Amino acid sequence: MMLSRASKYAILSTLFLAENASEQKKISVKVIAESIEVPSPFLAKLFQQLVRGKIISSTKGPNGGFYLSKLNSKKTVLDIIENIDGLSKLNDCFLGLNECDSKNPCPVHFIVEPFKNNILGKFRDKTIVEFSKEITESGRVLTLKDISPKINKES
Amino acid sequence: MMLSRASKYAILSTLFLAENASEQKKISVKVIAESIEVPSPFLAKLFQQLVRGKIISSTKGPNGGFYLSKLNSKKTVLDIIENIDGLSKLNDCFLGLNECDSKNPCPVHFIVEPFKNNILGKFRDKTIVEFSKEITESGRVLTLKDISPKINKES
DNA sequence: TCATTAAAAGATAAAAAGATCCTTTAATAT
DNA sequence: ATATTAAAGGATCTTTTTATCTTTTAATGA
Repeated sequence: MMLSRASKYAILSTLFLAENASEQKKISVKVIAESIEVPSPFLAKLFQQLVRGKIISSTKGPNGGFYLSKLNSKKTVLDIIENIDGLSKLNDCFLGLNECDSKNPCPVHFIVEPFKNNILGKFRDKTIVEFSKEITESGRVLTLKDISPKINKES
Repeated sequence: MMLSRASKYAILSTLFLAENASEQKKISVKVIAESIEVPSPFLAKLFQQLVRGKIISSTKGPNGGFYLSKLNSKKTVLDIIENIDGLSKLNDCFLGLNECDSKNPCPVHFIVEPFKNNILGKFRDKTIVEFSKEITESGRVLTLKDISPKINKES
């Protein structure tokens, strides 16, 4: 029922690509990593995998980098999650029971289920580009700043 | 927005205690671990911590073991989660954004928020004993069987 | 064609989570 | 009192996740 950091990075970076890159204006890992503050070698690995999964595109060399092709932009956030984490993480029982369904529900099954359907629906039905539009329109900034090992804020 | 395996074990085991143990009939880690199929030395550690957190009780020696005192049984599932994982895991943004709230929402904020409130409410307002009653009444079996490293099922 | 650039690939390292083991402490039943 | 039992405490080990580093491959512009 939850995402790895890897998936989160992947989602945010791909949304960032949707907003800022194009076949004419590819973006390098370095730039993306700095923009949304994600560890760049780690992101590079994730992007390799997303490319293999045909969720994003890349070219090497000067002016190379990552972008979304026409085909890519039809992919959904769920495709990203599936590619990085697999779907089980989203589908597994919240309490970890191995067989939890409406016939044999865990104590929180009927709370979790509607939410799961709701969020899965959103991830499955909205393309990455549609998602990204929503963000641009609402003026949302995609950055992680200190998601990671909680840095001391007093300085 | 999700629980560690440790928290899940802790919740299930404590619910198991509520159902099956009493001050007169304490239960050992070994028995619990076997009953709900959780690694017993790991559970032992978790229980140490829950005892320190005054969420469950224990006595050593013959006929010793774990149980819920009057006071313990008023604790909630949220207390368990807080004790093991801390609350941040439940409260953090689903996409990992560091500052995500209704004023500055992530793309899934308004889907996740109602769910979070709902499930947090349930975890906070229902005591462990109330929770456990619900389970007994619905005939639910609390066991994890193969939550763990996905064992090959063809044999 | 050749230097440059940026991704791909692969190997490795560090941190966190999960799990185990061994020794010590305390309760109790005999 | 003492042997026994079961938790507490502490050290250690394994696996998974996260992160980094180095070398290779491919694209491009000069």
